[in-house]
Amino acid sequence: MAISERKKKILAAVVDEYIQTAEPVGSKVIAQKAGLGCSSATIRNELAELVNMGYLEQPHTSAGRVPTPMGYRMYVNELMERQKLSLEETEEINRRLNQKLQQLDDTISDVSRLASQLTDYPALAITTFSAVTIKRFDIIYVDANTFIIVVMLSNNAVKNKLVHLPVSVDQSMMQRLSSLFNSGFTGITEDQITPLLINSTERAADDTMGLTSVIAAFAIEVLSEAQTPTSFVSGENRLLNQPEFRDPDKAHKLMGYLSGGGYILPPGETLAGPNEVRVLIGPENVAEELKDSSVIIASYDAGDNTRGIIGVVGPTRMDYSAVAAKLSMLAAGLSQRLGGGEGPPEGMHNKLIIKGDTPNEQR
Amino acid sequence: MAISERKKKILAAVVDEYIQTAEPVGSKVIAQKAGLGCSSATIRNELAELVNMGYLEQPHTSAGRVPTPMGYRMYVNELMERQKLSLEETEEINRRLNQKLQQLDDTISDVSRLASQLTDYPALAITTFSAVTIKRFDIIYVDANTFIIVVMLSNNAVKNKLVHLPVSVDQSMMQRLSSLFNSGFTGITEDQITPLLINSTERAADDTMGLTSVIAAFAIEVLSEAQTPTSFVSGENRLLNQPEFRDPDKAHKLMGYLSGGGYILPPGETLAGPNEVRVLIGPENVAEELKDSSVIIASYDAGDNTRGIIGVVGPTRMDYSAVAAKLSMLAAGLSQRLGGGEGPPEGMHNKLIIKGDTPNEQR
DNA sequence: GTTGGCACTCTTTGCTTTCGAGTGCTAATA
DNA sequence: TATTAGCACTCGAAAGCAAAGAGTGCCAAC
Repeated sequence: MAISERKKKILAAVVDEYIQTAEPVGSKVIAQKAGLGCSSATIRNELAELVNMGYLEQPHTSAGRVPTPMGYRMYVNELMERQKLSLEETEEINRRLNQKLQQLDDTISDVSRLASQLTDYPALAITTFSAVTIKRFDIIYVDANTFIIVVMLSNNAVKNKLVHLPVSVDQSMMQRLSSLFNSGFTGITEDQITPLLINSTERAADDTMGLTSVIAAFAIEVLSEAQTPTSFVSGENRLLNQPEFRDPDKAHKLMGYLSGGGYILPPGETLAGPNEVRVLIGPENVAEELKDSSVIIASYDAGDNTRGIIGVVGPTRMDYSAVAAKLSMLAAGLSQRLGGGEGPPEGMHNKLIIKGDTPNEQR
Repeated sequence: MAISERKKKILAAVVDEYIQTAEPVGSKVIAQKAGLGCSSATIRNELAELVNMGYLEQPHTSAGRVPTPMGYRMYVNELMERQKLSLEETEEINRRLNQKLQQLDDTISDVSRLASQLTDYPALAITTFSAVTIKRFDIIYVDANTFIIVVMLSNNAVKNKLVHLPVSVDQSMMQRLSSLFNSGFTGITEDQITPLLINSTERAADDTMGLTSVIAAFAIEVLSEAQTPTSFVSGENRLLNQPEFRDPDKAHKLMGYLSGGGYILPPGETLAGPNEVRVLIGPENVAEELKDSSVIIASYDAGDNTRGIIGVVGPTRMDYSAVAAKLSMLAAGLSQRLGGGEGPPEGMHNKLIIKGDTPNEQR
């Protein structure tokens, strides 16, 4: 059954109102606010049909209407106004992005904190890398018992480690090791660092003290760490702002899931591209703990196989429009600054694409 | 008025019981559990006196007794059993400390997470440094437009930064700068890096491209960052485990305070030394938000002016004994591993010192 | 100093009543 | 045929009330 124009307007009005008040909305309020010149009785008839169609539901017989996940989905896909950020908001985001953005690593926690502050919902940031290799290997000789390993990765992150030795090593050995590692261990992935490779390097360096394996272990550690998706959640406490989480058990369950690093995206799936915002409403989420929450995700591209996701979690009654706009802006800003070079984020909110989940996807 | 032995036993029993059940405890329960052979009527008389003395209070006339902050203080100072950790717990802590401890920096978040997991309360970790200087300065030439600055600090932390330049620089210039910085910028504190020093270095290096100031800026940034106390809170959500925080508003307020990085210790005060655990009960806390919570803090010494604090926040009805033992263990383990070298943590729990706050200290 | 006994207090719990918002339905109207 | 006014009905939330129970305080006896 097709949905009439008027029904759409009414549905939009219900969702808008409910997002604000968190109370079931009645026919009277809509008759006043929605501005279509008809009485509450007419609205009641329409509402009844919207319930039949599955877009709305009633908590109990004599209460107002509340959107179903399907109702929200319709709202997000077709009904809601694509919100444009005010100039101040745009500037605020840019200003804060500029403040602290050197290397991605330092940033992930900042990004999630920022997202949470901007939206006033709990937020999380995830980075994924693939096929990271070592670009450069340096060993800095500090004194006979101490040296610093500095490794530059293909994604331009630089890692270092200070090593103290119980024995003394002379400087020439260090140099030998440095150049051997620079030739043998660069441009390869983690699983290409075999015991065989380590052994031959050890022999070539004439290393009888096991230095080679220490350094190789660091190389492996750095690579594997760089490839492990890291995620960071902040602002869990903002969940308690929402009336639907006034029940401590509910809040606790979700917060536990979030800070335990539970996954958000259907495993294996990625976002299509930057500048796309994805909305997962209630039961569309795969994780049981998220079944009556909504998640809004945007992704950014930091170049060189490095992808990141920023997301926000809240009740299904979320301010989809505002949050989507902000996240999109933020993601675009990150893409731009972290080397993806996706064009200036100013125009962003005009081409905001919001993509829904295909409902009932199997996990 | 001196407090009799029997009163002490009764008080201890009340606190113990209340810590477990979170319910006001009545005379009957104590008569049974405390094991002093007298009837509930006798207990009642004693309880009435303990209320008069200020150690206990009644929520209302016909309810059991609940400890006052003063009662908890007495309990913590004199009454409670110094809990020894089981062998498994000791091993668990050591195991997890060994897992991931390279540099302090990576660790602070891990430490707080660990503390939270061990105690099942929200935990925070703070590090403070003082008078950090640069020990060593290296510049690694990557290509004509790229170099890596590596700085080793007096507290043995190593920091690096990747710099991309719009112009080309030859390798000899880099070497010149590296040795100039190594002689001029080491061993001095942040405020000794003056424009004068930067200027003279710039001239000495024959640097017309402003490289000197880029590098100097990094030096300043690193030093100031290393000296800024950093703190990290985890497990806020565990607050919701506690029945006293079932009121979402209360929980929200405290969680907001914690994740906002609110201060815990009276400003300016430090802990006397490692191996000391400090307990701040309810109103003994300076921050308004903590006035009806308790905080347990232990400090560790990472050598070279680097101090750290790990703390746990909970309701005044906290398991002081267990938490104190665990934190003490954890702090000792950290001290030992991070270079303070305070002796093996095995014996730790025997010499556990718990120090109270001097009540009514002015801020 | 200790104890059993008992009246008293005050919360908790469950039940009933009342109130009101919002509905669904019907009959009248444009 | 679509809209509207009117009205009875439903059901939850709030308020009021009585009974139950836990625990106390006090007194008189030991």
